[in-house]
Amino acid sequence: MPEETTDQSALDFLSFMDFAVGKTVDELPEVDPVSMRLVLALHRVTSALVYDLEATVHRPSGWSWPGFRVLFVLWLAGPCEAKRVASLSGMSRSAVSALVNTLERDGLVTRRPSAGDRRAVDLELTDAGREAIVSTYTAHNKREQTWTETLTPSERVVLIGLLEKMASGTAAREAVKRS
Amino acid sequence: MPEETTDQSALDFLSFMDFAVGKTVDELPEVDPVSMRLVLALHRVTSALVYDLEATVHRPSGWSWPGFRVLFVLWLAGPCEAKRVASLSGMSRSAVSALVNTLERDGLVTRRPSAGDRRAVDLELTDAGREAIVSTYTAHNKREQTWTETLTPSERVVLIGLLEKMASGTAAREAVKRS
DNA sequence: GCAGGTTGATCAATACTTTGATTAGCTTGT
DNA sequence: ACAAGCTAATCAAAGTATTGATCAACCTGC
Repeated sequence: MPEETTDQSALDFLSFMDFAVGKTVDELPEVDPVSMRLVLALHRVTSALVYDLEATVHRPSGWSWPGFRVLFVLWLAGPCEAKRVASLSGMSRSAVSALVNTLERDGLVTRRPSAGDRRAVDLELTDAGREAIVSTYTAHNKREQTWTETLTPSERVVLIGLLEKMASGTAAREAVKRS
Repeated sequence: MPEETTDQSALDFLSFMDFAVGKTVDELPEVDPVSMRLVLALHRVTSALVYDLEATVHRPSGWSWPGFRVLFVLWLAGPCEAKRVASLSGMSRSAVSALVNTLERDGLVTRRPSAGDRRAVDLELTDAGREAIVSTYTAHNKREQTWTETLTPSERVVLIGLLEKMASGTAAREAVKRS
């Protein structure tokens, strides 16, 4: 078992990426290897990070990262309309609505018809929600620090700069917006 | 309508991040603002990118990015066991299994009991699958290029380098692995 | 004032992912 | 040779996400 398995996993993610880029440019000459590699790397790092944070921090606490994001926005912005939570968290209104079902059931958030607009719903953290945010975010960030420590302090700054540049670039601005 | 909406979305993602980092370090002194910002930026860019690619390339073709990843691995590696597809694509075996249900139904992939191991299943692209991959990936990469063009050529290289460094760093290696 | 259009939230259907359980087949140690 | 354990795939249940439809409320213009 060791022999064959080793051979195969040697052609693992990193090396597989080289292979993938090579073969793809061979067969599809229009493909740009740099952007292919950039997006692959971005996607891979982020999914590994998200998965790790969910698995080590959020699921053990009994919540999810998406739920946490909603709580986090409410913690930062104070009680506010669902609509606003969606736009600040970058989620769709439907997603927030579905998520709040769970959060409300778990007693972390309360839903109340808005004063001004009778269509709208105001969301507010409960005490349990506030507590959850504080303790969870501390653990969350501790884990983020572990990931970040791989880079030198100046590399971190450079990386943040490049990501924020991409985030405010043309493609991002013209990108289809979530409903 | 313009007035108020503009005010609110001015406190949009970018500016909200500044506000979030500020308020959080105030209230939770243990939190490291750099890693907070790094992970937020990473997550935000990647979700916007993934969402945009799904919305502009994959959904219009009638498929999803995850499904596409499975096809892509099969295209690159040739017919192989489901297990191998999972490890090369970074997905769990369950996820591949579920995904192949859809792909098989749509006639893009065939499932066949493996020759050597009667538990295992061999996956293989159909002609339709091969065609789908080629045309879809060309469009996919065209869109990737649009995103990448925000950065200068040397910035792209730096970014790839930093992401790959993070991907092979300590945290990534010790990260919980998908089952 | 009221009709027509827009917007906020929710629901319905579908898809993808996760964990945990199940089934079946391989493998190892005695 | 056979029991015990491991591994491959799948299933089941729950959660999160999407689009598109629905319904109610707001707002605008006639």
